[in-house]
Amino acid sequence: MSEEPPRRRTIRDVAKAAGVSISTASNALNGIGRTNPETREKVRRIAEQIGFRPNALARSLLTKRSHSIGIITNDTYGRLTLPMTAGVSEALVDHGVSAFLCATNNDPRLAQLHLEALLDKQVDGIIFTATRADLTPPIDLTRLAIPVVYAFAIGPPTAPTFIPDDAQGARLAVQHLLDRGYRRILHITGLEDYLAAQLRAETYRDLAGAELDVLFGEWTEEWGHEAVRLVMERGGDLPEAIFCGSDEIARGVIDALRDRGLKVPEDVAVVGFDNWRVIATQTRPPLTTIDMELKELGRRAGLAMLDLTRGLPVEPGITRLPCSLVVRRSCGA
Amino acid sequence: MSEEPPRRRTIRDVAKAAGVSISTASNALNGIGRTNPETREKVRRIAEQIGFRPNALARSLLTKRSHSIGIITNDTYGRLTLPMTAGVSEALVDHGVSAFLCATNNDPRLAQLHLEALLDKQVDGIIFTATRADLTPPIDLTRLAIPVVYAFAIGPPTAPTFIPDDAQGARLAVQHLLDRGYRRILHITGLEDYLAAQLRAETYRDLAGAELDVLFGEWTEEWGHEAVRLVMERGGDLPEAIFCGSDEIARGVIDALRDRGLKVPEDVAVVGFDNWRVIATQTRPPLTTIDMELKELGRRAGLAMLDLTRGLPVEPGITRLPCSLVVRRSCGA
DNA sequence: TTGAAAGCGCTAACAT
DNA sequence: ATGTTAGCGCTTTCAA
Repeated sequence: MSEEPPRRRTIRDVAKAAGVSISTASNALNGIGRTNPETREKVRRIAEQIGFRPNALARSLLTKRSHSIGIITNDTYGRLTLPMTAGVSEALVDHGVSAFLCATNNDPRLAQLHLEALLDKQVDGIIFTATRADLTPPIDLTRLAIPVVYAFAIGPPTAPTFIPDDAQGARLAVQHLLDRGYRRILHITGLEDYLAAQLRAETYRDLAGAELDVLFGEWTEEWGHEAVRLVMERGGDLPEAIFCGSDEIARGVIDALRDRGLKVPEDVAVVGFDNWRVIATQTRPPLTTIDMELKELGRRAGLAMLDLTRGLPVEPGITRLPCSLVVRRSCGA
Repeated sequence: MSEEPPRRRTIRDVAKAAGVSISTASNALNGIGRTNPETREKVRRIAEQIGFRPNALARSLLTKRSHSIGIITNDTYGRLTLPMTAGVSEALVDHGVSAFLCATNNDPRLAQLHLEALLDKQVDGIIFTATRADLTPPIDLTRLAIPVVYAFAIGPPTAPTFIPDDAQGARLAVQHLLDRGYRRILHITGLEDYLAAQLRAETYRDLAGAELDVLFGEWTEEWGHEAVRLVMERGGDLPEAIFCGSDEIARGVIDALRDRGLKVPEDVAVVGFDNWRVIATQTRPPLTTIDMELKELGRRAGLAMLDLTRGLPVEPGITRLPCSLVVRRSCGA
């Protein structure tokens, strides 16, 4: 019983079967140079028949383009990274480009290891992605010979960077509330040192009235509960609506309101931020919220990468991509 | 201003700088064959100095090993895939192996496209991953010339397959309840046609008593609410504890119990399944639950892949990996 | 229009 | 112990 290794077909096999030279076969297959239409068809037909698929490694060695890129992420959870990665792939797969995914767990050693593996494999570029936009990468990506694109992470001014438009997202939320006649709007959000929290809060103040409260806290349900408690305790008029900095906070807020016998949206309307399905669809009532369109963000980053690897010009600097409003029952449905 | 392309150093550069032949340089660098310790050190030092990194593509072309694998997933959400992928990478990165991540969105066309790109790039193997163990891949992976490993998905009997041990996980949960003296235990779970639901339910019946109820429904919070309503309506003794088939269901159950003035765990203890952080840590009280150890599962799949690509024997068939119990306040903390 | 030949960067016989 | 040589599978001059 000898194991017969099912050797892959090479261009040599095609050439021989077609009775032409290797270079002619190559020309025919790639539609490059002058080739007799008949031989071209013949070569292609035979290639198809014997199931020839070019060895991308060999090709890359010569063309200096590996048709692969690396995605480096510090997200261990997946909620942000996977939709984005799916978007990146979506943009690339039709061009035969594949993406290595490297989870660094924010460990510099691991990140370095991954980076080296990527560079050795001659990736055409790297997309860096984080769970928080204003966070420094665990490794220095600024001196690479290949293009680097940042997605949901802020890079150097020279690098194309794609981030959700937090201000526009907040505007969408607040405007939605205003449009429905809500006036006394409260903003309960996460940690003040998050750039995203600041941007959303600023927009909120601009739109809803500068004198209004912003309650900074944690990005948790618990903080949502706590914040409602604080508001109730200090007395005075209840807010008509609450714009929450995240769906988790919104969930806490909604639960806390219900605990106190307040109805959403009849007594207080609530809007969240993230459209994290497992939360937003399961609050009672389901949550009206802002979607950051992560997949589209990934797609845009992928397209930028594609252009860069082709030497096309790509606008450097930050591009903020629009969020969308998802209306459910907690406000306006 | 001429752009000087910063050409990467090749082994040729190293050889020249060290005054040896290319093959000696290669030997020295790879520590293969007989090499004079001195020249070896010299070559290595020089390689280090000029920042030489071998071109993995060239090497792969020769050795037929690309040191890259493909992960094909139908998960668009990331909750399962990302931890698993991180585990896979963790197992592989120290061996210089990187993983292409392909999100198929369950679209056969997309899956096929990705598969072709992977094969063209000569991946050493493929790991298939799904959001549900008993689901058929959107493409045929059984006739490939490279090894295929299934993780959180069931493959053909000939392929190594890694799945969480649902029965053991359920046993962990139920035993935890029994150990604490709870006797009338109810099982509220998801769709009956999920293999995982069946296995968990079976174990539950074996341990907690065959006459006991299993309420099959959806994998949602809503079903948790609904199930509690059903139980209350039909009257009779309340269960002392509820083992839920998922954290989402558990969350619904806990909320429904609280709505009815029942305290968890004082009146009814609750245990979930998944350890999905965003849910389990945020229920009130936080949820005692079963963790499927997805990262470890990925690591095991990665290690199996590693062995396979080295021609080492790997046990085919299903390997069920142990779950762990995470104790929080909803039971036993 | 086609083919011969060189070579991408590296490894691995084989000779020395 | 080291160097020479022959490729891996492909693209790309350059000659025919």
